[in-house]
Amino acid sequence: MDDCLKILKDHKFKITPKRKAVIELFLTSRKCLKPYDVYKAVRKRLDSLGLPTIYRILDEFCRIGIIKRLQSDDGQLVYAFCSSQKKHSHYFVCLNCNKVQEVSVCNINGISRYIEKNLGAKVESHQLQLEGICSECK
Amino acid sequence: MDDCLKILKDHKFKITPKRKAVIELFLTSRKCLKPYDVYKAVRKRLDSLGLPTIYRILDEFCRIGIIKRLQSDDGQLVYAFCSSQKKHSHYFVCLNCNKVQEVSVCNINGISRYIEKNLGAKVESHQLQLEGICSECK
DNA sequence: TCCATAAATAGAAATCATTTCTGTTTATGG
DNA sequence: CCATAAACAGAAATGATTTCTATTTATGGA
Repeated sequence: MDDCLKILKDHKFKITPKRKAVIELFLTSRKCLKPYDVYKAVRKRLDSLGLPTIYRILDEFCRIGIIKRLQSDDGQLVYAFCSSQKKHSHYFVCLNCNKVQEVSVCNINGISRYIEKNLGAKVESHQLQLEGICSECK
Repeated sequence: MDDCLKILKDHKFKITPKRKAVIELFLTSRKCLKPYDVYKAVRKRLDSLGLPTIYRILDEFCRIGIIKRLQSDDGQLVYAFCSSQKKHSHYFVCLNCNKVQEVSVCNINGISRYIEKNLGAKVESHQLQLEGICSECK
């Protein structure tokens, strides 16, 4: 949590109850959440809350790297806590409980080299999303 | 093109001018396209066309594997021609021209094994999206 | 601690992507 | 050709996301 607050401060964002509540939610749930999911969960703990606020906070958090926007099947925006850098992310999403776990190991370099060699392209970033069933859901 | 028409027939879909035009577009452009992009492009060549038709066709084509829904930064639906199977896809997207190229090489097995061993999870599918600048745009 | 100020917010309203619905048209097998 | 189910256009509805405006609040400095 403190790490996240530090990121906020570093980017001159104010520490507000809404922002703290959103961080708290992501830290404790560790799941892929849609904006409305976040809204519902956070609204329970606060007296007033607007959905646009959630959209704005999620967008800000994405920009400064507190959370990450992930691929969703249905095209809706989906976010998850993610400590890794922007240019290089691997995460495992449980198809059952929606929990997201980051994967630190990376052997993408081989693929990047392959692409740079065979397609003649320059690889700037990559995102690997693995899906399956997590240990708890098995 | 014939491959795609065969897929349509195999799935009992009718070969209509709209569907052919959409296939044609994806085959020739090879780019990530949003539904409205497809609509604009296809409308030029046909006398009448409704946007819902495009949405339906894109959805059908996705289901039968002619195209694939890719990750877009802004959460909008984005599609590209993709011959690979559903469970296993790697593509390189040019950040400049938006062209999509499939990458056949795969060394994800190592990561999958890592996940299955360390997270105790079962990996069902994965999607690797690499981004950068393609040879033509360099 | 208090104050000034810019940032953050709620709530209403607008926008825009996507889907649904209905009546008409069309591809296709017989 | 014809019958039929599938495909379609166009209008309308839906629902996610964004914009706008007036109000509230966090924060750095007195």
